[in-house]
This record gives sequence, structure tokens and C-alpha cells, in this order.
Amino acid sequence: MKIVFHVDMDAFFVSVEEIFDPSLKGKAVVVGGQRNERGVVSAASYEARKFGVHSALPLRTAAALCPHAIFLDGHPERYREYSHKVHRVLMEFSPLVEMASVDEAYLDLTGTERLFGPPLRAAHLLHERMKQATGLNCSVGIATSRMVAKVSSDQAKPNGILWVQPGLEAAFLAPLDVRRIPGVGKVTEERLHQLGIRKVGDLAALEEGFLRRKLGEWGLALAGKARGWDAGAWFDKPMGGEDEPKSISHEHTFGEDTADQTALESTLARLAEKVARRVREQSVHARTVHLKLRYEDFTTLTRSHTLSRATQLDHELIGESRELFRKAWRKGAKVRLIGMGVSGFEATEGQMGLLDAEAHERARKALLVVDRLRDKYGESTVKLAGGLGGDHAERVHENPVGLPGKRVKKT
DNA sequence: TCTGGGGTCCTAGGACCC
DNA sequence: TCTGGGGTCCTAGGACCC
Repeated sequence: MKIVFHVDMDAFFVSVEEIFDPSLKGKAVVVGGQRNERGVVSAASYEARKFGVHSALPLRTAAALCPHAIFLDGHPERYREYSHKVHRVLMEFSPLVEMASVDEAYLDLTGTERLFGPPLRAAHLLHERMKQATGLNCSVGIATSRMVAKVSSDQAKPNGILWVQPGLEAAFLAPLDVRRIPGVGKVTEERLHQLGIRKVGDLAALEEGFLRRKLGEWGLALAGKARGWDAGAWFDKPMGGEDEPKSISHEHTFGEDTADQTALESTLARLAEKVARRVREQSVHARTVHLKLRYEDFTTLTRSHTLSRATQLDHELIGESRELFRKAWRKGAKVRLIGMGVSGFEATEGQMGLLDAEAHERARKALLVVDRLRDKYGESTVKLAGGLGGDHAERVHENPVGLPGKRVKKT
């Protein structure tokens, strides 16, 4: 019988911040930005949650609900560091660990009885070891499948352990709201409510034909989940597989909406540089370029273009995204968010003429040097002049007011 | 009280090919 | 000339997750 653990860190970002500043303990803390900023809550302490603050809530709403809360900017480096610590602890219990995000993981503990005893005992050992090694609380769900283990850790929160024994999956799920099923969000929940389905048990009792008619193939998968069946490749996939990303993107929401073409295009160029750099770090080449625009009324559009040849060069991604932008943007319309990304990764850039290939190679090598310099001295110290193989000489951009992430280095 | 940023997966129509 | 059917790629949009 398969034994799957789902380990979920409690209020992860807040808990990490408390390690760096213990005076935060027991207080209402909101991580994600300042109280008057555009943005949403990344994590809220349990104290703040008492006032209705939760993740994804707009920061300004959180400030209205809980005026005495302490608002903190996030520290992604800290969370990555602690995520690695968590990973190391989990590896002590099984080599089959799959981090599902910075703060949660699946473990396959099948056949570890001899080492750690029965599942509950293993979970307690893990829980204690986690606290001792990282200073963080976690919750553990134990089941025979990932899906049920995940629902179970959710029910165990905070700081708890819950084992759904083999054969009791459907009984465990039945009384829960349909929203508890991973993959059922606001929209699907609403559709299910309209069909009179509120509990997972209601879902499990329905005829398959009915679900297929009302919700399509997705409805069938849902009914399976409701019965505790964890179907599909995801279930069978062995844990621990580190797969490469399928897309890389960056986006930016302006502090104030803007229709200033220079500001928009220079922001886009900065995003494209960050994306290009990460593409090079992955040692891949990207074929499809995506643009995303959000206007002041929140209408959002995306445009994409597939290149005849994959690339990892700044100026090509800057040029492509700018072209997409100029075609898509209603001139004069105020923009709230601009973003770009790439997908369709290939190992090499593909065929090109000899002369092109030489220029291309020069540009690639120059960029690798630039990447290293930027590592050492910071983003803004290195600016590319023209001549690196493109029309980007005019690309040297100022930092528009209100943009984060470009600190100017004093020399 | 206005709604982040990084992703994944799915759907659906049209193009194109066999 | 009442005109299939499937597979794959491309593009746009959307649900969902942390």
C-alpha cells in the first residue's frame, strides 16, 4: 500500500519573517507589501486572519480590516533559503521528495516502516525534526494518494497531523465543501452550487453521465476525485522528478496607470532582459514570445508570436515583445500592467547562415559576460551600447519613476 | 477595499497536412 | 462536386495554484 505525505508549512512567509525579527511573534502580520500599495497579501499571521485577512486579499482591504497589522515587504531570498532547509529535512525521511512550491512538498514513504515505524509515528518524528532544524511549524497529511494527502494536510492545519487510512478516503472527503478539492476554485465552486452540489459527497453520489453533460470531461475527473481516486499521470509519476520550466515570464504593475509609450517600452525592455537572462541560465532557447497588457479597467489581453528560430538574446526578445506591444496597444490607453514571457524551449537555436551565426555567437558571448558583471556589481552598472548585433542602440533606458528593482550604484 | 507575480494546464478555433 | 477525420501547431483566453 502506497503511503504519501503532504507536508505544508504553516504561514510560511510570516513564520520566516518571525525568525528574522522575533518581536513579530503573536502579532498581526501581513507579508506582501505596504498598507497603501497596489498588491495583495502573500501571507497573513493567524492573528491577522482573525480579522478576515487572508492571502490574495488586496493590501488596502487588509489594512481596512486590520488597521493595527504590521505590513512587511516579502523577502524571496529568505523564503528560498528556508525552502532548502525544509527540503533537506524531508530528504532525511525519504529520497522521494517533490517540492510542489516553496512551502509544500509530497513525500513517498512507502516501505519505510522498518526505519520510522507506522505512518503516524513517522509523521510525528518529521514534525519534531522540522521544528528543531528550521524553527518552523508544519502540517502533515497522510494518505494513499497525493490528492487526499493534500486535502488532509489542509484539514490538519495549523501545526497538525492527519492520517486518512486506506479505504476511508471517500468517507473522509464526503462532508467537506467542494472547494476543498484541489482544482476547484471560485468559478467551478459557483457552477457546482448552481447544480445544487455543495459537499464532496454530493459530487460523489452523482451519475457520471450527468456530470459529463454539465461540466464536460473535467466533470468526470472531478467525480473521480470526489471518490478519492487520484487519477492520471500526475499520480503515477514517481516523486522527486525535477523538471525544467515550460515558460519563463516577468510582469510589472505600475504604481499609477500610464499611457507614456517611452515608460511602457522601457519597462518592457527591462522585463525582456530579465527573461532573456533566465533563458540563458537554463541553457535553452525560446521560440514563442508572449506579451501581456492590462488596462486601467482591468481588461487583460495577451498576444504571442512564434519565431522561425529560437533565441536567448536580449535584443531579439526586446524587439519581438516591443513589436507585439505596438500592434496590441491602443495608443493613449492607460496601462496598469505590462508583462512578457517566453515558452517553447529548445536545446539549440537552430539553423542560420554562416555570417548570421558568427554575429549571433559574438552577441551570445558578450551577454554571458554581461550576466557575470551584473551578478557582481548589480543590474544597473552594465548597459549595452549599440553594435552587439541589433537595432537596440536606443534601448539604453532610464528608470521611469516608481519602478522597483533598479538600484543605481554609486561609483 | 480594487484586484501581485510566478507558474501550470485546459479549451477552442483555424491552419495545415495526410 | 451536400464536401471525412485525425493529428499537430499556433494563438487567445481563462481557471487555478501558491
